[in-house]
Amino acid sequence: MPPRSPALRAVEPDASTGDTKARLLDAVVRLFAERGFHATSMRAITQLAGTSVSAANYHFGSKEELLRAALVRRTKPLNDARLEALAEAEAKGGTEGIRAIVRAYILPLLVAGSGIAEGAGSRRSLAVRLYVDPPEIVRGTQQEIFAPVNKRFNDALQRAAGDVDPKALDVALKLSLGVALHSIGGHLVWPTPEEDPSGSVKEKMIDGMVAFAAAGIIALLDLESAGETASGGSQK
Amino acid sequence: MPPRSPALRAVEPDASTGDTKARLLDAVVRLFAERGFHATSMRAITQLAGTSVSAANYHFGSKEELLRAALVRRTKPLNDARLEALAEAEAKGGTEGIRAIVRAYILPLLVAGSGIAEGAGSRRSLAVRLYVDPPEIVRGTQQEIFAPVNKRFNDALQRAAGDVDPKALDVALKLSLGVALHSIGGHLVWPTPEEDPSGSVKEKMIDGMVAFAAAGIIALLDLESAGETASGGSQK
DNA sequence: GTCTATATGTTGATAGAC
DNA sequence: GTCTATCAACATATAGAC
Repeated sequence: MPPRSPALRAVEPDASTGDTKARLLDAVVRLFAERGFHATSMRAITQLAGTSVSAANYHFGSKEELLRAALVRRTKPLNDARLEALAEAEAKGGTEGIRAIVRAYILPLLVAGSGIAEGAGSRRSLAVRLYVDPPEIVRGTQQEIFAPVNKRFNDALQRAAGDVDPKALDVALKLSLGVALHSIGGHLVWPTPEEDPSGSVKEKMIDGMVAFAAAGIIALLDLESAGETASGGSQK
Repeated sequence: MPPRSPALRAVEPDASTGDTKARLLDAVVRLFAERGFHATSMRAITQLAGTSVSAANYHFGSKEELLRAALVRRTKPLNDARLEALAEAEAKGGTEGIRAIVRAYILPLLVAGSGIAEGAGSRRSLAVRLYVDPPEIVRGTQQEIFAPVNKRFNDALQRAAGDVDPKALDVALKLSLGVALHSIGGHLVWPTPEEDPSGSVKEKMIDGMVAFAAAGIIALLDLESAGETASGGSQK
């Protein structure tokens, strides 16, 4: 079983027109994640992909569309992983269920594709860029990609938490996202694979983050249902 | 007592060479906060400030130095407010003390200068840019500006939390910063002054965020001291 | 101190050969 | 499909008049 032979590249199902498109998308992901939209030029992208600017424009039409294509391609597996983990988490109930849901929400960000799994500390995640870069198309794409998933998680939390103010719950979920994004944005020092061969340190950090976010959600919701008397949080 | 007459501008103590420098710094803050470094051109800045590119370069030398000057000017009052609030918070002890410290750390970000106080939802905070923009000078400046303050808060938390793993505490503080940054990065819907004239809704959101972050810190530290046996967390 | 004019390089996108 | 050559517009920074 050869680990990766050159021939394996031909198996890639993505290349509908050759693999130039795929190489471009890979290059875009890398550079956008590292530098952001405006700091990444078409020349840099196409040079990294081993092709020309005009080829990129032939395939994607514009720089913004190229980014867009990369984003949807890249976030699909992320959201799939989240939803899959959510299905398991929903079996449990109570605060343990909340913790499991939060874990399902956060963990794929950290390990699947765009997180710490693929590079040392300084490389930023594409997911972070999605929430940070200014161009309008990024905002729209972000909504298109994440809104349905966020709604699913909101509903799941609503069920697990009992009868709480939906607005407070929405805020709580967003704050827990902030925890995850900041931690993959290059501000936390993650151990290198050499320092942490078993991955136990990394695992523990992730456990800590999940505990942090879950406790935050629970505290925020409790505070809401304790302080609020008129808007529907205290009729348990 | 006239609220703000044009003559009041002359009182501004900043203008050492006229007020062109001050106007430039204001313009820089606005545009950098909204668009980030690479998306903000010297032309846009100087146009907004009502002066020329060469005047800006005369005063600051380069675009990066202009940003740098704006950052230090703008974060000084922020950090002063944080440290002042910290002094009060340190009087208290226990988990209530932790909550007060977190509040001192987060709240000035939300109200003083660079947060929600000065614009509607879509405008990003300069503080967010500091943690998000790629140029190397921003990273260095960020360290220079925030490292001492962070150390002070780390120490305070260390005292308030008892004997916990310093590394875990550092992570916990960073995660709570992530909560605050994400919430002022344009992803939370803050009420407009018209919708919320008394400010009570905003206040409640801030209370929720502080509760979220404090609970997160406490949970993360408890988890560490419960699961760890060898590295110095469990010898109480 | 502030301006106009300019130097020098880079950007995103396109035209047209192959 | 992919390239080279080119476009107009933009970038940062500087020179020199006032």
